[in-house]
Amino acid sequence: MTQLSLEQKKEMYGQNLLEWYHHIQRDLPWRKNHDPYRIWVSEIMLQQTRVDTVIPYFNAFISKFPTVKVLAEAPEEEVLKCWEGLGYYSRARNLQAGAKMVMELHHGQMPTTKEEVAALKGVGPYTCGAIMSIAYNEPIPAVDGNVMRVISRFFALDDDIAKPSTRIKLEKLVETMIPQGQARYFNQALMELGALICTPKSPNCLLCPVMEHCEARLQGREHELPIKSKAKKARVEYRVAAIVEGQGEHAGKVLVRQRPAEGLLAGMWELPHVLVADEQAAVLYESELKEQPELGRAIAEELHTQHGLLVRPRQWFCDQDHIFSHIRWNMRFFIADSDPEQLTRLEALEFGSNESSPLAGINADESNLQEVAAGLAADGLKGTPSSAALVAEKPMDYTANENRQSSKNELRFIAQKDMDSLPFPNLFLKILQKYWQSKGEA
DNA sequence: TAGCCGTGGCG
DNA sequence: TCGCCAAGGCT
Repeated sequence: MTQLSLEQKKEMYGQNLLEWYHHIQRDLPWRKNHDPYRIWVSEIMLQQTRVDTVIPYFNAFISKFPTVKVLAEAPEEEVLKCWEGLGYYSRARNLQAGAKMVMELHHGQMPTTKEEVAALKGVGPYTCGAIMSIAYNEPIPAVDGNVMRVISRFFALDDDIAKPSTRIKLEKLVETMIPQGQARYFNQALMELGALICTPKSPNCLLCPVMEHCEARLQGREHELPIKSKAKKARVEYRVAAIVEGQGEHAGKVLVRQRPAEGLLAGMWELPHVLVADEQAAVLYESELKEQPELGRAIAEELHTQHGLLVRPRQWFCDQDHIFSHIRWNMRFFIADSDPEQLTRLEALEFGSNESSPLAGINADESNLQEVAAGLAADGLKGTPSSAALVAEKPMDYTANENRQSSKNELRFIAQKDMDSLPFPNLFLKILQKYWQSKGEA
């Protein structure tokens, strides 16, 4: 067993890794050429996202937005639509903001210096290094999760790779490892090694091009490195949503709304829903009875106070869990009837009596949900919503969305075909597909 | 620094 | 079912 110096190890590492990479590298759409725009788009899409997932999105995106200019001038909703289902939607918004920066600051030509690239919206240390090295072959490290794992194992480093300071340290180390003139392939090879061989769970050391001098393997620690502190568990939220069916001119359509321009799922469309206080939700959700009147009342009240709409929850539709990185949504969906007159709370007050309200005269024998609707109408007349205690969330400012065309269209009745143009997060995509399918069968 | 920000696959 | 993980960045 030969002992190599640190410099000899680095030298050997580069040679073996590059030879291996040229032999096994995958044929990926963004490796067709070194067009910096394509590299940029691919690197943004690949953030926290698997290669197999990205491939079809990348091809569709490049077809629709083949140049920086086309992307910069596109409506944001079209960009989000192309990102639908990929997640982390601020990436798409930042990418387009970056494209606009390229148009304004660089005459539509992709910047070529490290500082200019790093200044683009949504481009951090990793993505900057990836673009500079892959597109321009500049010797700048691109340290992602793969590289941190691969390098931590090779040198048997005990640093916690969840800490930002560790990434800085590894960047300095990797920078000294880049073979002369080979930055483009070396950086990609490091990531390829992490993706194909030096995997998190069960590294395939026998196929590794640098196994002879990998300290983790020599010490039998390849399964315990790298060190990574655990992520916090996602908090649980119980939510009630409504599929409000339109009537009259909106017959056959469903009520959707656009989320605010900031925060979770920014700018995306959704079915209206509201957070339910934990204590109550625990009891109500565990009941055998799906159609809990209190839950129907909660979403009806939300639509009333938030959007001035009166709706009548009619029946339970389905329950659906959805897990984000940091939140778990336990959702219950109700089908609801919309009021044909689009009666507002204010107008309800002006009617002055139950008899003149479209929600009056409901046959209380039909279901307890209709009692809810009747109760809501009565609340409207009294001006004291009795289900307010259920709703555990401050109203979101849906009027603050800069993408809206007017102050009144945060809500919209849409037909199934309208979903082709509006971006929805996967959760609501699934529910709406299930809903349209149920209508088709009925 | 730590929390926010999606989604799907896998053991 | 559960936890971890995947070519991170922003605040």
